Amino acid sequence: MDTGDRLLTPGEVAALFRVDPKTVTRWAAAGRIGSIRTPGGHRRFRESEVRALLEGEGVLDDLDDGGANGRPRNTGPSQGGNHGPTNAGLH
Amino acid sequence: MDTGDRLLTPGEVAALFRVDPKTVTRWAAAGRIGSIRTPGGHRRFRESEVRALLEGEGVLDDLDDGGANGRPRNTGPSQGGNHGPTNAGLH
DNA sequence: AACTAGTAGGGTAATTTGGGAT
DNA sequence: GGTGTCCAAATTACCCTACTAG
Repeated sequence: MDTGDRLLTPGEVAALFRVDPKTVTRWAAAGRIGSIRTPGGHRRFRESEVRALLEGEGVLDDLDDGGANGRPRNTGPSQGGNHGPTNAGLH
Repeated sequence: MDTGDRLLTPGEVAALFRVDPKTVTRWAAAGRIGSIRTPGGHRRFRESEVRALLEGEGVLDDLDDGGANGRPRNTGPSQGGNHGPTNAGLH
């Protein structure tokens, strides 16, 4: 029943987008991407939302592969985890 | 409608927040989240409280109701378990 | 009484945060 | 306007062993 939205850390999202974790934080601060804060203040991002952002625009980018990252790549169809208006105002 | 009065173990809460069980324990020790201790010293957390924390952001709110008294949003902690502003203004 | 799994406690490295400057 | 790097601080992740829960 769960859409299977795992939560990703800023570092994970940054690796997916090939940007700095700081940039991901800026996106969250600007409201361009939904973010969940832990009681400690750290941010967590929804896997489904990040996925939609990555595959939605069509600007496919090679995924990270430089470090020792044990993240299985889901080459298959999306898990259909779109669950909400992830779109914020674009400019 | 079920607010979920179930008690969650540190491991469960950790999985929900994508953090380490130790981190959840630290939250309880810091008073950032309500915790119930078992006679043996282990901690248990209320599902309703954790759920409320997970809903953190929520910049979106459809105010389209226009008179239709829709369904109650699950943002109702109500349970007596709220000890105050969960969000602590950090530095 | 025995067992496995999870949790508590302390300690140290890695990550994340926030602002400012380039 | 947006992104990458600098700093200091906090928070979090993983190491260990001992105890509790079922």
